[in-house]
Amino acid sequence: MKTQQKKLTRSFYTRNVLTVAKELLGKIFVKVENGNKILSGYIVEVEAYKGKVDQAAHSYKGKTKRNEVMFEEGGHLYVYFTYGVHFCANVVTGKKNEGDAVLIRAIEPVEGLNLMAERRFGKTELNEKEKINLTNGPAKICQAFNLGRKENGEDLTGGKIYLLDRPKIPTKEIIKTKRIGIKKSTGLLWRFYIKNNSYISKR
DNA sequence: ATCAAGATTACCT
DNA sequence: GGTAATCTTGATA
Repeated sequence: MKTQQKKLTRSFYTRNVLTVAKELLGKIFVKVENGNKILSGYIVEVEAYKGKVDQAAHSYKGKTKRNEVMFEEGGHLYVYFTYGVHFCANVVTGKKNEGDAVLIRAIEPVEGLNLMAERRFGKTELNEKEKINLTNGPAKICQAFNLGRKENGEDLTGGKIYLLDRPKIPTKEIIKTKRIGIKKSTGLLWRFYIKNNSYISKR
C-alpha cells in the first residue's frame, strides 16, 4: 500500500480549524456505497467556520439540534439542509465541543464520474461544461456524492466516508479570500482554494 | 403558532 | 446581473 494514500486518522482532524482547512486541499474525499461502489475526488476549495468567534458559523450561538454534530470531536461529517433545496457537507475539526468545521466547497472528481453524472444531470454523456459543473459547489458535491441526512454525523475514521492522504499543497499555490454567501463576519479571509484549478466554484 | 432567514443553484433577461 | 425554488430550524409571542 502506498503511504501517500493512507486514510487520514483522528489526529489530522483534531487540530486548529484553519490549519486543517488548508491541509484538506488536495486530499481525496472517498465515499463507499453498498460496500463496493466508490466515488472519489480531490478537495480543491474549502471554507473554515470557527464557532466561538465567527458569527457566520452555525455553531456561534451554541449547540442546537441542527448543529450538534459540529460539537463532536474532529473527524466527523456535518451535513446540513438549507434553502429548502440543498445539502452542504463539512468536516468537523478540533476537540469535542469546539464547534469548528470546514465546508467542502468544490471537488475535482476522480472515480465514479458516471454515477455522479447520473445524479446531477440524469445522464452519463457529459460535455466539457457539464463535466466541470459536476462538483464545483457545496450543494453540487452533496448531490453527486448523495450526501444527506443519513450521512450527517458519519465518522470519517470509519469505512464508509473517509479522506486519503496526499502531499500538502504548497502555501504559494493556495489562494485565500473572503467566504461566499454569508452576511456576518465577512472580513475573515477563511476561504481557501488551489490556484489554477478548474473546478473552483467562484473566482 | 407564527415567521424570517438561510455557508445555494439553475434559469432567466 | 436578478431571482424563484422550497423547507427546516430557531427565535419570539
